Amino acid sequence: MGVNIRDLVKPNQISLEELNGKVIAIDGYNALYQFLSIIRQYDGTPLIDKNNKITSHLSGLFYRTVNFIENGVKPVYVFDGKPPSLKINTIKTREEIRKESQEKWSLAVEAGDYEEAKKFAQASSTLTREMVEESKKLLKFMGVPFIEAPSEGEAQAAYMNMKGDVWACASQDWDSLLFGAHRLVRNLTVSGRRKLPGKPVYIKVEVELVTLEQVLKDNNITRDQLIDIGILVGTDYNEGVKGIGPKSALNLIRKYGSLEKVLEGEGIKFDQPLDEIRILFKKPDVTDNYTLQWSQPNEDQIIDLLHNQHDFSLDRIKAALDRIREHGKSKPQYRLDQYFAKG
DNA sequence: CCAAGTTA
DNA sequence: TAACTTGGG
Repeated sequence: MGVNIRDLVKPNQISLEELNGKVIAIDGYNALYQFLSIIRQYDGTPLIDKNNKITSHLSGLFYRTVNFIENGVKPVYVFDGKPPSLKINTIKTREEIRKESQEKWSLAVEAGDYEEAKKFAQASSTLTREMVEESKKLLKFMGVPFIEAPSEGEAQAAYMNMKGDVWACASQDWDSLLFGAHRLVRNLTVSGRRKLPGKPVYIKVEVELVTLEQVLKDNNITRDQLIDIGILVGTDYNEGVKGIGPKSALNLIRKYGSLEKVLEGEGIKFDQPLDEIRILFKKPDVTDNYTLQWSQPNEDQIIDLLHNQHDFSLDRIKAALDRIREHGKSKPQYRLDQYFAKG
């Protein structure tokens, strides 16, 4: 998934409250995929309605977005358009992994190994066009803006960040930084708890903020060089050089200055369209044709979609909608009460 | 993942 | 009231 430059980044912990009033561009596909993959039962089965339609993505999207609004965060979801042709290999590989995982999931359930089952169920997650469409419908009903990117959603989000239309981009992938996003927010959740991959162990996960400026400064590199490091390690558009991870990629780029010189100096064969890959990060296909506007949710439409069509509990939906309605009134009051209570 | 109930 | 468990659809 994306480019692995985790080792080059020192994230700063922030609280959800620090994002109060901020516009955050959320990688819609990334978020929905996360919900679909994680919101599952003990044996890996996702949440489903009475028509056997998967609803995990709607559950995650609804409750999390309510929490954002309640906390004064202004989300805008950015969805992928047509993927660049260089991405087809990545897409095919992902599809194969999904298919294999689906079989392994069934086998694990038969064997009664639910831990394995859940693991493979998550890896088998497929976000359908229908799921994306009904997610957009829900956002529309909630009065939350979303944008359909011409190509990569992360590129569009980064572009909006560069323009200053959004304060930060939110995604679990690092690609945003290569696309030029100034700020990347990771682990943008409320509960602050996450399962460790593989093991049924929960750890505290804080919201993290990474700035491009800090990454470049800490590693003493330019954005062009960061992109070159990404290409060395591997991106969605190219295979990385075998045996080179983020640390050695950084050292090589710092030693030689650019990717061409690294390849020449180290005698590495790299038969992929280098400049074409770079352009996908530097000059991606994006649009200025969007407007950001947040409006009051249409409660009847939300109830019809989630309750009537997908069996969500009416009480839970109403409780969530109450929290949206009360946001701005009760929230500051609550904080004052807390303050005075402490004296 | 999040909400809500239960527990220490 | 924070920590933990379970159900959600």
